[in-house]
Amino acid sequence: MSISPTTPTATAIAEIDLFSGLGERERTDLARLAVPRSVEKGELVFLEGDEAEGFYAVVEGSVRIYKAAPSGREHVLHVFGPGEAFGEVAVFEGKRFPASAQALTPSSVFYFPRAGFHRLISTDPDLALSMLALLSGRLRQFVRKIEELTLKDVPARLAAHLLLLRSAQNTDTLTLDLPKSQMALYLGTVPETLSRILAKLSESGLIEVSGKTVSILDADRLAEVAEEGL
Amino acid sequence: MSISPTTPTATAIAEIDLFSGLGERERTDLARLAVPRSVEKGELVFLEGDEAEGFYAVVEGSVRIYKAAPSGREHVLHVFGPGEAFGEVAVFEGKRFPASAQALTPSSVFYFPRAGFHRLISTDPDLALSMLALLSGRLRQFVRKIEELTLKDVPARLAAHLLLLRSAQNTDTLTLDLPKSQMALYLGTVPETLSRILAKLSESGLIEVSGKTVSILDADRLAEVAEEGL
DNA sequence: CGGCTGATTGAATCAGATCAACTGCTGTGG
DNA sequence: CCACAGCAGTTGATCTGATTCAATCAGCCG
Repeated sequence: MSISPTTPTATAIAEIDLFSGLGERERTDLARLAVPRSVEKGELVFLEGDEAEGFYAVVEGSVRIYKAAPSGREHVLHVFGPGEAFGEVAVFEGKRFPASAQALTPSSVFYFPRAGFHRLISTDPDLALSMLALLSGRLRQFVRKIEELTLKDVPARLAAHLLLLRSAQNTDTLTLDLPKSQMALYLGTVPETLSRILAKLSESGLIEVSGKTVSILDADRLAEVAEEGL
Repeated sequence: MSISPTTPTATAIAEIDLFSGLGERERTDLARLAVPRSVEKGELVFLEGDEAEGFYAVVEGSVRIYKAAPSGREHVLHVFGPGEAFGEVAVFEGKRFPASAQALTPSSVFYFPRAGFHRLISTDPDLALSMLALLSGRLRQFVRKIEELTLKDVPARLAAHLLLLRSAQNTDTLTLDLPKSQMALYLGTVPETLSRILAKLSESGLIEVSGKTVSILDADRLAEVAEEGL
């Protein structure tokens, strides 16, 4: 990971969702703190168990957060794109990263060192509130994820995910940002199973798959699958 | 749920982990805010989807947080005992509860209304920091839980859980605080499976089970099971 | 002594993982 | 420009951990 020549500006900071609500002064402070870095595709940003000296935010590209089992299997916890922060739990825990982070594409990120950020936050209730909102949102996501993983079968998880993409991309013709193999890991399964279920949903006329494009043909029935499984 | 006659005191507030690090003044403010309630065994504190007007802390007894699937299956996300706060995400999200809460035993709790607490926190960086630490810890727990649920089989999850109880209770002769059926839900499985695996671990001489008491006979091999499954 | 609730055991079944083979596709170098 | 390496995705056959259904059992309490 190399230090990029660009100097972070208050404007760049505003692009980070977490900080977009803050005032000019705070953003300037943060810009002074932020260290820009660029990472190649496949490069590790940090590894599970690494001492957490600070957290990151994606400026460009995408980064996946994943856990690896001794067996070699992996589970993708998150995929973060531009504007999203990751590794922030480290700042308050002062412990080690509980998962690993790896760039999926050539990316650039900001790094916020623990000590400096902690100093800012301990004097600025607005910034603290903003972090609280972030963590709360993450917590909520995890609750939903645990629910899905334990209470629902793979077709339901896939259907739910497709519907989520639909509302995010605001169209019935989805473009998968992630390779299918990564998507399988995210859904807590393996590529073979994902492939079969995509095929099954196609046969049933709920969706149409063509490479990285998935068209939702019958959103209602897809919603049923997401609820009750298939 | 009935209003208990006791008036919350700053001392009672100090018993809540989340607030134990705070100063006298903050605790007095919180005491003024807190509404004591008592709940019977089996009574619902709140239901998934309820408007979240505030959060709770357990004073006495225990409360489980769980998600229910349309199929009727449930998954226990947490069990909270005295001193622990729950439902706090609601305070920052201002949305609905993502899961339900039910008393496992006759319990008493404090209720902290959203508006008042939000006011306190937005002016007090220490309190905010304390909340940040809480949420970070929760997040970390969830990451571990997701890892276990997706990457490990039931024996591994059970073994990990027993080892966790061991370090919490600081003895090799564990007392299960939860009925086995609830423990099964917490481990993301069903009572039958839990029963079988406990039996298997007993046969192999790793543990000894007798009612609500589980003795760990071979912690090393149990740790292996937790890592690699069986 | 019933009768309820939790726990256990057995048998059948199934969703999903694994293993293995095969099909593209894409880029690279001779 | 073609060949071939390499990787993502698909498909088929098989295996197995875990759930489900059902019956039985153990405690505990009124």
